[in-house]
Amino acid sequence: MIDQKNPGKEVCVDGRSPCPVACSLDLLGDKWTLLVVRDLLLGKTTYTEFQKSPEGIPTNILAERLKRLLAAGVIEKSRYQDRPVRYAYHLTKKGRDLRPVLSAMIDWGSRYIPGTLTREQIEAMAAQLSENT
Amino acid sequence: MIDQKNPGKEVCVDGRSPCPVACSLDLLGDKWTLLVVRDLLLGKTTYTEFQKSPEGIPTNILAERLKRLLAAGVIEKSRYQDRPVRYAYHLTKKGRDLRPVLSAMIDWGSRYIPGTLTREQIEAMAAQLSENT
DNA sequence: TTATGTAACTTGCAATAAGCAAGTGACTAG
DNA sequence: CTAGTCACTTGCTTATTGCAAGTTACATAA
Repeated sequence: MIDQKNPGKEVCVDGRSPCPVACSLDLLGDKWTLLVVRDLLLGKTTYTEFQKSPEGIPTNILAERLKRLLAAGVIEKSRYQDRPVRYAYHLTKKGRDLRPVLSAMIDWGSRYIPGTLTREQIEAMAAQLSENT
Repeated sequence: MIDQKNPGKEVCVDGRSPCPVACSLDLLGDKWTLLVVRDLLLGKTTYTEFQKSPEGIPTNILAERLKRLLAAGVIEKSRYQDRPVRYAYHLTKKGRDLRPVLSAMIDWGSRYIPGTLTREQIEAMAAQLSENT
């Protein structure tokens, strides 16, 4: 995603500005993308697991977001089984490094939006998910 | 934005789930909202200043986002001058507490999106903006 | 005093994206 | 050979974006 032809004036391709926030939002700025990243950080790996999350992401949108994250190098896809074919998605380093963003959102949301789970409750759920592996 | 009628089952109104990330994204999950917050953190206060930002937010979208942030208690609006009428927007504590989210995005974006400004360059710009006050 | 300009929006409309339901293809288990 | 699961794709309706132009209130310059 680099402007290879303009080494002097490198701006992220399709970037609205040289602002890292604006360019991050070009990839992550919607209601679903960061929820997929959240699920991956919680240890979920398959298409069906993402679909089962309580927010109920529409299947066509999930497919499109996975493609975008793949193209951006945030996740990688592997066939972990043939017959029947099964795929697993995992975060790359670039993807794992989004954890501070999600973390800050958890802190803010749990503090200011009543009825949302706290970091502690979420970490307990994450621990439970890891158990079932 | 609290479900006042269901004290036992408080979930953020219109929240897709009790997840603080999901509910935060209901408010902030688009390409523009966090850019307005960014501008406010940089010290910008007026409608016209937001419009002048390099990303070029469409004016109808700016107006709608300001209304939403106002309704959510993230910002407040004040008439700082009559004849001619002029308005200033400022972050509330709830809004200022979004700084860690933006901060994490700056770190991630400047690291992984080539051509974007670093935190240091942005802080230099912010200092320059404060000067002109 | 008409003319131009600025701030803060609003309105109308075409284009893009989201959301829903249903369908597909590969394979498996009964 | 029927039903079921996984990982998607397709079609279509509705909602949101983005662009241009218009509006209201005032202010300044000619």
